[in-house]
Amino acid sequence: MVTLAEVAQHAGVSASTVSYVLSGKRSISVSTRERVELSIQQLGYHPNAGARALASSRSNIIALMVPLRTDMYVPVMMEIAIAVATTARTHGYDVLLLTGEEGPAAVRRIAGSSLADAMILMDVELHDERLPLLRETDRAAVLIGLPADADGLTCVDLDFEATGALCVEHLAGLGHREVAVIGEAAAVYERHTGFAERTVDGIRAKAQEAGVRVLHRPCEGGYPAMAQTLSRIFDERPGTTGFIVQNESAVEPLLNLLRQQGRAVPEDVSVVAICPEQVASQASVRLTSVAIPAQEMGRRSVEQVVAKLTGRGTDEVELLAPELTVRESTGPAPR
Amino acid sequence: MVTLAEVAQHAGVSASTVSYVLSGKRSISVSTRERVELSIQQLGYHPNAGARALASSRSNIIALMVPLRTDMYVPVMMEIAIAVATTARTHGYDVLLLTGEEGPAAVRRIAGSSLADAMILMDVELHDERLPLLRETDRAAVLIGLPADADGLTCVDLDFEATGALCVEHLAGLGHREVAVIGEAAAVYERHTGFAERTVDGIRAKAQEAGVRVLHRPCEGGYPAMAQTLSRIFDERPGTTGFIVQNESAVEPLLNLLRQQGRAVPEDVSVVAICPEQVASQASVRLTSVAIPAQEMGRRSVEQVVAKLTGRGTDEVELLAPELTVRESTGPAPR
DNA sequence: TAGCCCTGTCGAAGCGCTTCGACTCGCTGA
DNA sequence: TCAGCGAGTCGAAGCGCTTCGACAGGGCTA
Repeated sequence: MVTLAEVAQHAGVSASTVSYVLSGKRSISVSTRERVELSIQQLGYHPNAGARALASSRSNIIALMVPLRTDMYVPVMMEIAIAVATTARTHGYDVLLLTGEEGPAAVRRIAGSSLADAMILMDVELHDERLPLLRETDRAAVLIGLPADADGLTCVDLDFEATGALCVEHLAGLGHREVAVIGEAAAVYERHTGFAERTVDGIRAKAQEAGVRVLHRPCEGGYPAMAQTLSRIFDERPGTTGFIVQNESAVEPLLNLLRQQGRAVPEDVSVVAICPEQVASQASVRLTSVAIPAQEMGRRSVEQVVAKLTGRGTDEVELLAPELTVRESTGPAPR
Repeated sequence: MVTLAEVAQHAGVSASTVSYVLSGKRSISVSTRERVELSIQQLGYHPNAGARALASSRSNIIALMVPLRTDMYVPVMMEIAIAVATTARTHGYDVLLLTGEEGPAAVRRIAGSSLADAMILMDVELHDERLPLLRETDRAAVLIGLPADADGLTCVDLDFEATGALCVEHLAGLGHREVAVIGEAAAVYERHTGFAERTVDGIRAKAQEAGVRVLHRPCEGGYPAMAQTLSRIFDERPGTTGFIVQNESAVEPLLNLLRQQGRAVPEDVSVVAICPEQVASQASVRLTSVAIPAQEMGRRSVEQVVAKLTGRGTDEVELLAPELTVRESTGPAPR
């Protein structure tokens, strides 16, 4: 491995000069800079990450805690993770992938060992165990998601309350008066995952305002679960004409089951989905939907974290405004 | 931050003794060990990762290069990534997430900076640009996937040739003589991604042996693409009674379209899928399938890499044997 | 022309850890 | 009885980098 000292010798300057060329923290004459850069090129020098971290006490690594549960909402998670990784690179950071398995201990470990300069947490619960630790530590952190108490924390998320409201507004505007909400798996609500509960809150609030009756049912993905959930819904509320679905893996089963039951979309029932753009546009009926801006969330969270690390950051909650795209799964309520 | 020296002082021993307690590389008396461990506890000591990496020239980090393309078989990737991360932790390693964006340069950067002790590469192409660099470097590496020339490399993958063969064997055994293969998106073949091509090879070889006619068509996921692909297939081969699908996002569209055309599964046509277990069992028809053992692949790749790092490793190709699970989407060919 | 500041460079002191002798015991075996 | 050994501990020398203070020289201002 080539070292700084070797580069310095090759270029005929001192080690500190090479360091300053690299960091730009002191002015260097053009001729010296060029000579050093040439030596770096020729020798194929790469600064040693460990030494750099030790000397500067900054590792240029951002830790990303993803949920362990592979059952849940996986494509969105992956999209966020990749957006985080690529955005981080453009700011000179690498990303350390932590799974939820370690739990809150991971926060302690990473902060204690100075392995990462900052952390981004996904899958935030309303009363997340990791938050107290996060507040204690001096490490920069950003949540993707919104806990019950966001005080002193920086959060990035889709505005799920507004999302829920938007869906209801759209259906109400089309004359629907009985709406069913197909939610995430029950476990998601049991963990009090922020986004799921907030969506339902937004739906209920707007429904009350608009005079719409709402029935909310959690649902595991897949056919069997969806079939059961659907038949219960129609038992309880035969007059249901609108659906809001917030579970990717329930979307296609729902559409198929409605079809099998002879209910036409959107003539008999309307469906609004809260899901990634791709799912909505590639479903068997092109879905009216509110997109989950996974990439944007990943990108913004990194930008927030980098701002904090460079001292420009503030603690604030950034909620991305939802956008509803009308496609072919919603129409006027039947008479 | 608490340092080794502080722990040493607190416990009344020298720094090196604390270090040996931590690493276990020299024998330590029970009483000293306990005293040191107590101090570590009380002070909440965590070794500084950078200092450790610098002194020992091992970072205890494994780099994982995932493909950038978010469009492509994403859930499998995520599952592998999570399996890699959790398995790595059980061996004392953390995982650095690299996207394909940087390309081969990432290999150079990581190796040069000693940021990671080893690398795991996903989404391997038959003639992958990263391989020459990998062979040059002394870093341990494992591929998830199989390039054309695996000489001197360690690879872990599902045996996709055997997978293809297994699918054909199953259909042939049921009397099917005209089989269509719905493949991955054309771009996947253009990049000469190992697994996609190997599957087709395996299919063709076994088909020839079994006297089965095969028509292979790449297919983007989603309804529009699948509809077009399907109509072309029946135009060209009206007698097609068997399908092999290797594209998660084509599965559900295919089933729906067949249904719409009045072709019953499995009475009129049989469908075998190559996809994650979950997709197969939750589809609208429970699918006969060969599972993609994502977790297993992630786990094995880490174990291989750890073996290499501890000197027990060998260069070898480990192909996981495919298993076909018969469910409700395949049956005897119609007369 | 003296004094000052600015630019560009260097030397040296760490950062916190690992690891290699080296040293001290108390034992064992000849 | 004493060399020799293993167990247990310590001190010191780095690992490769960043960064601080110092300093030389040139161009200003006064």
